[in-house]
Amino acid sequence: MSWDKKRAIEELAKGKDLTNQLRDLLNGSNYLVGSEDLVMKIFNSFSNTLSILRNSSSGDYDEVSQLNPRNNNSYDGRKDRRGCYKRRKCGDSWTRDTLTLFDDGYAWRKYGQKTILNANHSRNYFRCTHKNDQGCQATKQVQQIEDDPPKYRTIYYGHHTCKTLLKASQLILDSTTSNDSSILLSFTNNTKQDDPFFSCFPSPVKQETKESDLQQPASDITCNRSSSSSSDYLLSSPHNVRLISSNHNVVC
DNA sequence: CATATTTGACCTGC
DNA sequence: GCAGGTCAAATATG
Repeated sequence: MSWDKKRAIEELAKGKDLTNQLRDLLNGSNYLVGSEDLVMKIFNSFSNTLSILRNSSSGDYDEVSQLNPRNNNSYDGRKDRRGCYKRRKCGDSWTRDTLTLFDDGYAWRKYGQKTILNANHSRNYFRCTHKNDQGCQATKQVQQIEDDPPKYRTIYYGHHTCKTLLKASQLILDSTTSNDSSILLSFTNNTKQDDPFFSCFPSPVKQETKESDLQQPASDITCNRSSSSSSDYLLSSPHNVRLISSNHNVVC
């Protein structure tokens, strides 16, 4: 990486950090409606730029497997998957606990489901629909962690590098209920990496209110069936969203 | 028919 | 060896 680039990244990181501070400042008081929106946008801008710069100079954690997931010769079905994927050992992750399933505006595709030890409900694995066509690395895991009341935990991994935003529209935060601050976005400092939280959501996250679409198969979290432009989860209201931690994984 | 989901097998890290 | 993350064939859906 060139010196100039390094400097640029440092400066951007500083800007992002300052935005964080500003956000904390605003969060502590009854700030003007819309100010957080602005902060989010600024933060998002910093994060994305940082992400672009960093990715352009060094490969992502599993770029190899992404670019050539089957670089081994005779690939025929299930034989010899060795090295075909890299298990995510580190990197950015953000956890959100919600009381309802919600739509974060991106197109997710389910690729797995596992029963987890000592957990009542199985965990669902989603990747970005545009993983193949745009190489988007974002994934998420969704699991129901409580029964009564139902509580869902969504863990996001990686950045959305895809450009296809399905449901960009108004912001959740752009609410008339300004006293409702139940959306808690916690940007605990993570100075080593940029925090692509906002990259996980299209800057405006859509607020959906279609309870009927929340059809949940008796026992589990399952996304509603919808085609390519689908939303996996719909949030009945923004009230229940809570980002409980950021970057809880160890950063390598 | 194209795309999404299901689900058992496979793989990796601990 | 086990738990959990991912793959991909089979299947479902629109």
